[in-house]
Amino acid sequence: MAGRPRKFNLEAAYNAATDLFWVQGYETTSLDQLLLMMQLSKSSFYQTFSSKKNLFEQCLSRYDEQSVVDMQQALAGAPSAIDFIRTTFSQLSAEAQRPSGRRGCLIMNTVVEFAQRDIKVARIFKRNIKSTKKIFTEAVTSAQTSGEISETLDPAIVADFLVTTIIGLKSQARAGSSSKKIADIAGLVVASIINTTES
Amino acid sequence: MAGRPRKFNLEAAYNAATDLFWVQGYETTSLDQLLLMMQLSKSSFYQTFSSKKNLFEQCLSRYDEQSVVDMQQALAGAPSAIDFIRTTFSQLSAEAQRPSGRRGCLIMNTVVEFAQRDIKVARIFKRNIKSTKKIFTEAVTSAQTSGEISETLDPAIVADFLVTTIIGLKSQARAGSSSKKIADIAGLVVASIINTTES
DNA sequence: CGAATATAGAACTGATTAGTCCTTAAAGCA
DNA sequence: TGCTTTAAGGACTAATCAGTTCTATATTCG
Repeated sequence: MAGRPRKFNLEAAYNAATDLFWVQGYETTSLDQLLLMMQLSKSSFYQTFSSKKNLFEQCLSRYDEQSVVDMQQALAGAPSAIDFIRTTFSQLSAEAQRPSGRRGCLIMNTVVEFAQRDIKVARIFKRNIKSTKKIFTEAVTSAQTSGEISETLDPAIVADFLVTTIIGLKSQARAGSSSKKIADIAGLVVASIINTTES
Repeated sequence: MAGRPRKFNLEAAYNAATDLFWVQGYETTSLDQLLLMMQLSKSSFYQTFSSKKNLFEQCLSRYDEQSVVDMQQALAGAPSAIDFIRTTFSQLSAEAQRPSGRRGCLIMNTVVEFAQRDIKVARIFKRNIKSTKKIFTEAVTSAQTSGEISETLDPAIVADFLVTTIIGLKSQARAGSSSKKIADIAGLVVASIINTTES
């Protein structure tokens, strides 16, 4: 059955590729750059990943799954639901502080790059937004039960609102806004859902 | 002195190019596509615009200036400052309704595409964010004077917050979120700055 | 008329792109 | 020892890219 085992680390290769795509986008990243960062020969690359496009879709899918798992764990491990929300937002400004963190969100970046042109990409995006929203809906509902968020608010809409501002904040972080500014905005967002009632 | 006058419409050519860049991004838009949409020969193109990159920067700059003028006029012509804010947000969902409106914001799309790679692009972006924020700061201050927004809020932070959510909403509109969803979020955003006081 | 500028079109360069193909060597297992 | 798979590397293709150069024609003003 088995032949010579794979010499390079598949996981590491995926991570290197994801990093490149994340920083540069899909179109801008050339095959040569990928081979260099992934430490692969062209032959191994095509044997393993078939094509640049295919590799990209796999990277995107892996990123999506990982980000959802991360959020689920963060919510499960948080002292309270509102604490999870607060932490998520304060992490946004922490990320903006280190220059390496200025890459926004791979999913959102990709959506902007591909817009309506790519069905698979659109599907991954919608799945990610749905998962993210679901987690925040849970968090909001939980925070309403414990009285930290007003029960007159629709959890689904609040979750949408939070996801929206996260997207906006990540875009600004990528573009170079200061982490203080992002922290200020994040603070206002969290404060606004604690005290507000629907009109 | 003078020779043969320009036959094609410069304004129309710029608009056609901007439209293409807006929908497709810079890298994805080829010179051939530009020539086709701008109805120009290659000779005329290079004589008038020097290069693809140069044309793009001009399109971006023109878009920036136009969007600022549009907002200024909207604020000046609005019945009240809070009305301007409300209208701005409700327009976001109206744009998401027509498929042609699913293009987000040219400036933000470009920032995501070029990230930290291009100084000129970064400069135009920061100018645009600054102008936009200034207008919203004015609007918030004015709304505070007339009592529609609490005076305990820092107008600068509220303006940042509004700009952030606009970015987030435009990204979602581009990605294909329903206009109802966008309208819901927009409503919550406006409601949150009317009733909230800082913690 | 003549200087100046704009038009279209075609031919072309040089670089880069993703992707294929083939050869040779290495490493696993039966 | 065979069989299978992986790997490295180089040669190659076919397409596309932005940009240049040239010729020929058109149009304006002085």
